[in-house]
Amino acid sequence: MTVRVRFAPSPTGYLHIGGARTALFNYLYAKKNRGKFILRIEDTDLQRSTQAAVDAILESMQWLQLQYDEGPFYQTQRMPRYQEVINQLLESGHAYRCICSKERLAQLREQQINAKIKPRYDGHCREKNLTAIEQPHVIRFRNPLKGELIIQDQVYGAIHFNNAELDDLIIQRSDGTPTYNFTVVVDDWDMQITHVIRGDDHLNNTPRQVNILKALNAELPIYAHVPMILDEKGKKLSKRHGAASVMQYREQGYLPETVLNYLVRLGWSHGDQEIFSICQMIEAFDIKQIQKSPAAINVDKLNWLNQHYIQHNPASLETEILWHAKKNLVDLNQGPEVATLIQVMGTRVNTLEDLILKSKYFYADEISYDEKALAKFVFKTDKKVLQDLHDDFAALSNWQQQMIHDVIHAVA
RNA sequence: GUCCCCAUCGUCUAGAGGCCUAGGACAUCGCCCUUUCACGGCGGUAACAGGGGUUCAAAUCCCCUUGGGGACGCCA
Repeated sequence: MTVRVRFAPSPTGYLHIGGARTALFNYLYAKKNRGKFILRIEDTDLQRSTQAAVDAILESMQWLQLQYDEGPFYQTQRMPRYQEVINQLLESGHAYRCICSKERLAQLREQQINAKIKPRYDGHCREKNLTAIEQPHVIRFRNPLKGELIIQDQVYGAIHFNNAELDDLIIQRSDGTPTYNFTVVVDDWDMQITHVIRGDDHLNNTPRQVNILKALNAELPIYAHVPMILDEKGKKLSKRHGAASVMQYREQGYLPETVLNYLVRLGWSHGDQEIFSICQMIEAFDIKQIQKSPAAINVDKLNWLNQHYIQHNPASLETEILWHAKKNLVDLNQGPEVATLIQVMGTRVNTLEDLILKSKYFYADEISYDEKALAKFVFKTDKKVLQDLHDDFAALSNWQQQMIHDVIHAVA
């Protein structure tokens, strides 16, 4: 059986670093097993999904070179299929219509929270057997009331859930659109996904999805939930975090090779190896080696890795340098060649943004000073030294490396 | 609150009952190299959350405690 995995982001914002890692793990697993990597856009939330977000996700994946074999598939284009499956579930008795008002639900919820029990639907309409009705209603999945469910997770091992803990989730809203937990199931089933590798925030959704899959007589995929990524302080990555989005890393001057290498080592390892080319990652990747606990981002290590890659000539280096030069209005044709620039500055910077900013004067005659800094740090004696240096340089007939060095040495 | 999950240096991690005096990497500290800034080389500090078991032997298996995270929507 061919391995088929998917990355299924919802387009409600940029691709964040945790999502990128999930995509990477899926990609690596597919490549390792000569399988297919599928991209699916989960855009059933019409209110929050935007085309701009889709574009941002695609752009990030492109930058990271995580090519997908199939897709992107959009859930909004599969509505007839969802409707079909819902009808099927309704007919087989695995789903039912519910006319509970949002008010009643809110009230119920409040009562349950006050009573310190888990908020969930009480099954008010479960046995009403409502047939085709005109009044507004949702459709709920009839979850088994009893029994235990064991998920054999590839990273966490066996996880036990009690059906009694689960409630009858809504699979179709009153406006007729299907909900996430349902569309995921139908899509994974239709797309013949063999392995579901996703963030562990979905761990608790898994038993619900498995129950729906069972009601459909569908074959279950193998699940692997990967722990989330935390910020430097060990807290959840927030939108406000400096570099939650993949493209922010580009802005800051990191190479895609760096980001990929950094991400793969976050929550996964292969002995003592730190540096991985994409080929080596594919070769070495193993879901079973994924860590169970969440990992905190460490910018120092990211910087170290980036410097390593800057000095080791990865495929993207030239492109990225040009990108940062353009962004900072530096014309690389007006000075040393890029190879020379890397040679000279590569060991002195951690990011490409820094590289360009610190190399501006190689490419422009205009040199500007920060007057305040000048006044603060350059004293009269310094000025004399600089003046001497200037005079000796001016007197230099042979403008060559060794001569220049000698002048500096002499003045110093 | 209820359910699910997790727990090795500051951080990422190695560790599949004896190879552990707990290894590597980043960071940090010291020395060397260098009349700058770096790179590089060598060395140091630094961890099995706590308590009970099981076993001849536990970082590793079991239980409890503590701490952390996730889920509990007509969001995904």
